[in-house]
Amino acid sequence: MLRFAPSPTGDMHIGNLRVAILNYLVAQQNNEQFLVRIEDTDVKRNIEGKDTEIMMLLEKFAVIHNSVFHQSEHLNLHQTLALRLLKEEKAFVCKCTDEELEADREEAKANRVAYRYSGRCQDLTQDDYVALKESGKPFVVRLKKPTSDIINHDVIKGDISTAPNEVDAFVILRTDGTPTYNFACACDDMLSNISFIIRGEDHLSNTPKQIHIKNVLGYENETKYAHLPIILNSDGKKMSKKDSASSLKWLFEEGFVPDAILNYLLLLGNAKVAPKEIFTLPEAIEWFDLTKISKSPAKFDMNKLRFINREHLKMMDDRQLSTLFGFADADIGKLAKLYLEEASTIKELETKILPIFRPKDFTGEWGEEMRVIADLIFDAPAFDEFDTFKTYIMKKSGFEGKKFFKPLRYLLTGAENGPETSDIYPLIKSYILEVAS
RNA sequence: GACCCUUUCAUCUAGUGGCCAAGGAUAUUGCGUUUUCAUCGCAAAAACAGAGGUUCAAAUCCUUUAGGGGUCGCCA
Repeated sequence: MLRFAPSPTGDMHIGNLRVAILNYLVAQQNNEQFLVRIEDTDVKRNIEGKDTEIMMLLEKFAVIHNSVFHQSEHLNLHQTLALRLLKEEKAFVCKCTDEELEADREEAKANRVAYRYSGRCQDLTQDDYVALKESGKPFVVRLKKPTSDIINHDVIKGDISTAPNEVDAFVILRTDGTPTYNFACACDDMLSNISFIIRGEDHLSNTPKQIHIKNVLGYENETKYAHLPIILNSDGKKMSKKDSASSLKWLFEEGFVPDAILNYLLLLGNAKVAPKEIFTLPEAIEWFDLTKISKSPAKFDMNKLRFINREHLKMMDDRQLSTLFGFADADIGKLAKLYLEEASTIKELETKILPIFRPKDFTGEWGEEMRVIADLIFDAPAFDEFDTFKTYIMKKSGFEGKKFFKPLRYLLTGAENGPETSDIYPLIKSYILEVAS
C-alpha cells in the first residue's frame, strides 16, 4: 500500500504533486493500492475546501486513488495508542511549561549545542498521569528516546543511521489531546500497512522518529522509504510559495497543460532510464525507476518546461486543442499547432489565434492595400486552394511581391509575422469573411 | 551552531576503474533553407569544485578542504 498524505493548509504546489505522482506510479508498477490521507490534525491551519481542491487536482493529472480519508477521523485511535504507550512506560507525561522549555532552548543556543529535551519529566509515571488529569493542569505526552540507533534504508539516499539523542524525546500528544504530526503519521502508516513511503527530502529527519514510533508500538512489517531531492528555484533555494512557478494554479494560468507538467516533474532528477524526454504517465509506468533518481536537489528550469509543454501541445488532439480557444473545430487546432513554432503555452497561443478573428486595423502602413484585398475577398467566390485564391487576388488587385504578401498576411492574421500564409489559409478559409475584415 | 544529505557544461542529466582528450537534451551563438518572424537542417561554444592519495590506469575508490541544500516546534 502506497499513500499520498497532503495537509489541507495551503495551495498544492509542484513538490506535493511530484510526490503524489510518484507514489501513484510506484503503486501501479507494483500492483499495489494507492491511498490518499488528508492530514488535518492542525485544526487552526486547516483551510476550508482545500481537501476537495487537492482531490480535484489529482484527478486533473489522472492520479487515481483507491481510497481517501481524513486523518482527524482517527483521533480516538491515536489517543488510544498514545495511552497504551504511556501505560507501557514507553512514553511519559510532561508538564514542562513553555517558559521552562524556552529557557532550555536559550541555554542550548548560548552554549552552542543542539537543543534536546531536558528529561525533566521523563520519570513521571502512570500515577502522575492520573493525578495530572484530575488536577486539570496542562500536560503533553512525550515518547521516550530509543535505546539504540535507528536505521532507515532509503532507496534513494541509502542507509541512514540516527543516534537516540537525535531522535530525542519528542511530543506525541499535545495539551489538547490531539496527536502531533509524526505520531499521527506513523500510526496511520502502520494502521494502513503502508509498505513504501515516498516523500520529500524535508521529511528525512522525521523518518527515524516515525520508525521509532512504529517500533515501540510493536509494528514488525518493514517499511521502505524514498526521500526525493527537493526542487530549487533559479536562485538555488528551496521552492516556496514566493516562487510563482511552484504554484499549479499559476502554471495553469500561464497556459501549461497537466501532461506537460507531469512529464517535466518526472524528468527532473531522472534522465537516466527515460528512453525519451517526452512521455505520458502510462508510458512512464512502464520504465520509470525510482531508485535511479538523482540524490542532489534539482533546479526548476522554466525553459525546459516550456519545451516540454510545446511538445505535448503538438501531440494534443486537434479538436480538443481548439476548445481551449473557444472553438470546436479540428482546423483551428491545426492552426494553433502552426503557431507552436513561436509559442509554447496556451496563453501565448491565444495571443496569436484570437487576433486572427478580431477586426483588423486598416490605418497602418499597408491599410490601403488591405482595404482593396478585403473588398476583393468579399466579392470573390470560395477558393479551396491557397494557390488559386492567391492568383485570383493578385490578378484582380494588381499587387505583387511584398506589396501583396505583407497586407495579405496582416489582413488574415492581424500580425506582421507568422507561419506561412499558404499553410494558414486552408485552415481559416471557412471563416474568411469574418477574418478578412 | 548541531545533525543529516549532496557536488559532471548556464540548466536537467549520461557515466559504477580502461570503450571518456566526458555523451544527450533544453537554452545560447553561427551557417543553410524560408518573398516575413520563426520552425527545420547542419555546426559551434560549454562541465568532472580544489588538494592529496590508492592504481599500470580515476569523473568513477579513499582522505581532506570548499561550496550548495535540508532539518533542528505542542507545523505538516
